[in-house]
Amino acid sequence: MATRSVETDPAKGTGKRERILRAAIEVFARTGYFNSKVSEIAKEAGVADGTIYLYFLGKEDLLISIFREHMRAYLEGVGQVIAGERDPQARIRKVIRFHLDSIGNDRALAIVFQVELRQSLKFMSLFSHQEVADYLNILRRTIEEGQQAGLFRASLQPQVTAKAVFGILDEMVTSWILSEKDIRLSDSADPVCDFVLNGLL
Amino acid sequence: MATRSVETDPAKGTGKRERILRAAIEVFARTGYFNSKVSEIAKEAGVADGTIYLYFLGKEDLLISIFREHMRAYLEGVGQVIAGERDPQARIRKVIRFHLDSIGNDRALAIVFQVELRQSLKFMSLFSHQEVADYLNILRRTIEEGQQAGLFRASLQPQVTAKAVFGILDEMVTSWILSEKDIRLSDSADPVCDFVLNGLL
Amino acid sequence: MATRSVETDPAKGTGKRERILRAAIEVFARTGYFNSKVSEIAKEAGVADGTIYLYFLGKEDLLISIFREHMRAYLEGVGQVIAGERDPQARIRKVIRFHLDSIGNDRALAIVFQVELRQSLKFMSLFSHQEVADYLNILRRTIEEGQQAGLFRASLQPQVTAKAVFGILDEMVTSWILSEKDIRLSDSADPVCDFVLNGLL
Amino acid sequence: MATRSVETDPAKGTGKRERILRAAIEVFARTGYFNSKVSEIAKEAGVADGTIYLYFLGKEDLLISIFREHMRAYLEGVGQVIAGERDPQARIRKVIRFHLDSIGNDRALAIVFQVELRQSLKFMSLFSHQEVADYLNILRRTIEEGQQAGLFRASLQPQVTAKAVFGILDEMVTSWILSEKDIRLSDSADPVCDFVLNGLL
DNA sequence: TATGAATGAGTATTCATTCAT
DNA sequence: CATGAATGAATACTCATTCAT
Repeated sequence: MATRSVETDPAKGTGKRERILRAAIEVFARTGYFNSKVSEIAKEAGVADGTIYLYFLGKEDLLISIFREHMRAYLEGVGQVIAGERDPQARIRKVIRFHLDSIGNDRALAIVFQVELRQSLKFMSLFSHQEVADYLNILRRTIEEGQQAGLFRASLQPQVTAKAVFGILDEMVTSWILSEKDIRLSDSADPVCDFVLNGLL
Repeated sequence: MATRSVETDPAKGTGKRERILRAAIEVFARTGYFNSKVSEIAKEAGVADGTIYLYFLGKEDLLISIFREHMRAYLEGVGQVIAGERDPQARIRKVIRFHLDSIGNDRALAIVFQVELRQSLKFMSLFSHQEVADYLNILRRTIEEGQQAGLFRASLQPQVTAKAVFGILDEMVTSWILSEKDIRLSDSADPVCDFVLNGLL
Repeated sequence: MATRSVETDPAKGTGKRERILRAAIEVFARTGYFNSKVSEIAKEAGVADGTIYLYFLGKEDLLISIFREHMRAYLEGVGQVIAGERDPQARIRKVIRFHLDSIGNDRALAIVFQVELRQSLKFMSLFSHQEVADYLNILRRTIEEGQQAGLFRASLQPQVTAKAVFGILDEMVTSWILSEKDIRLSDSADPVCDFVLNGLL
Repeated sequence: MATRSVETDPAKGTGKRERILRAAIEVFARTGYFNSKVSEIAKEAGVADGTIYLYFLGKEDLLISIFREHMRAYLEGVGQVIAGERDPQARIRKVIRFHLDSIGNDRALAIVFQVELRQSLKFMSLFSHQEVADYLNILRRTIEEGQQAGLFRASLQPQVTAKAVFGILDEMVTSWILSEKDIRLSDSADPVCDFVLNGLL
């Protein structure tokens, strides 16, 4: 958010790379990756078509760059959340809230993450191998720590449970994107926390 | 011409329609929807390119038909599972197991459902409006019945919780598709049931 | 010539391949290979752009096909000329005349052979490796036979001499293409024969 | 600004012009004219892309300049050879040797002359109108002088014969370029002279 | 003179769909 | 019903050239 508002003043300087990336997010979200035209992205960014190729390898590289750069920022944010909270239960709550708060702020970016990045097994694999795996590991370790502290049930399989939590959050985001109503994604944070911690029973 | 009225009864035919649909599943799963060629599907089905257009409106209609027809069969299956079990907790367990069993049997179909059908907001919306909504309603009503029976916690929001359960299952399937190991999807049924029913605590 | 006049009646049938090839010759000769647009060739051939790709692999394949097919026909013609004449001196005269007669009949094709096919070392190599080598071999063997018969000077190096004869003919063709006057290429046959047989002295 | 008038004298400079021209020869020979990138030439010359446009009008002007400047130097060389030898037969021998010696010394330049300059009728015409015509005139006059001196056969048509000699030399160069063996072009001088003077008989 | 970031015109090729047979 | 030859719209990317420093 902070960096975007700075970018809003494109008076002179460069920031061309960022403008292109933001334009790609908007166009991908609006039209879908396959239906998006590079020239449309260029127009939205206010640069010539060829300029995009000075900063990126091509259309696919735009999508990958969006993923990588926002995912890195997101992981850093999660890291800070974790660092500031040692209680496992509170950690889980804060990660859930951070997840829904972050994504709920940028609908176009959320669409790119939830829809466009899942176009093909190729992207899906990219999606899950490094960065998502890191995220799952954070969840898994938090669960393990909770178990070691005797707070979480010992019978839980940490890896499966971490995926389950991620799946819940992912579905909340998808559902929010598809709902046409003007609701806030973060509104689902409390019921999700309740369910994650206590289950149905 | 003369034979047309006889053939107009599509009850059985040569099974060409089914062969085309199956071929589409395989090719979409193998190559991805956008990269799949209609001619490739025709070759795999053993028919001429043009023949596909006698049974379907086009490439997109193939994808939609795959979704609709398998989803309908799936919903019927879930209906039978539900019908045979009145205890809410057992129902949840059986639905979870049925979900993972069904999808775990057909990897190509699973890929089409998890990856190819999420290509665009258009498909996603289609995906969620009718059939998935039906599925979520089944889950939601089961949760509500459990609450009314005093078995499930009253503080749960049934709609959010139903989505959460769906999200968990969806993530298990996605994770299974992306894992290259030869594991069975249904192996995750027990830990998922445990987590859904009891939560972390 | 004969086959072309048949093609002139494109009433129905196919002959689409030949029409495309002829159109390519005309367009390549007119505009140059690199500046020629595939769509221009399609228009000249009276087919859709895509149709060209049903018969050829692409633009480059058009050029190669023109070369191969006309060169094969030409080599067969030379073979018949050779077969009908056993006297080495007369053979040389007849080959020279055949070369200049054949090429002098089709200016556009001549341009493709003399100019467009020499665009790059790649084409040049293709040009010289198989078919042109065959042609040079015919000349070389004729020279050797003339030497064995005691008719041609024994001190000549057959390979170099064959190339020299080819070079003379090639230059006559190039010069004819570049001359804007309306002269006949075959007019140079007699002086060339005289020079080839007797030299300057 | 102040230095510009001083620099306007292009007499010497930093030799940048020559470096660019040499780089163009190497790159054109390596990659072919159409596939060569101006930026590649700039890199090879050690200058910025834009600098090339301070010395030349564009890519095409580079090719034309290469041709003109080397052709001029070559014609001066032939002029000296001619001037130093009054016997027509010896002149022919010396011109042939000079041609093959000069070109045999610079393979990259030879490729540009034999291949790249024959890309289009436009270049071909340029090629033949002024400078090549001068060269052919030198050959033709030498032949005519030989005829007037009673040394060369009177029945030869000087113009055609001059082209024939040029064609022989041109083919030797082309053949040398295409041969991958490490032979010297000047080795063909003696057999060529023999053939040119005496013919086949 | 020199730079090199930015421009934007230009095009081969693919492939979903049609329709004459 | 079935075929498959023909269609033609649609688009990412390259690179010669420019011009503000």
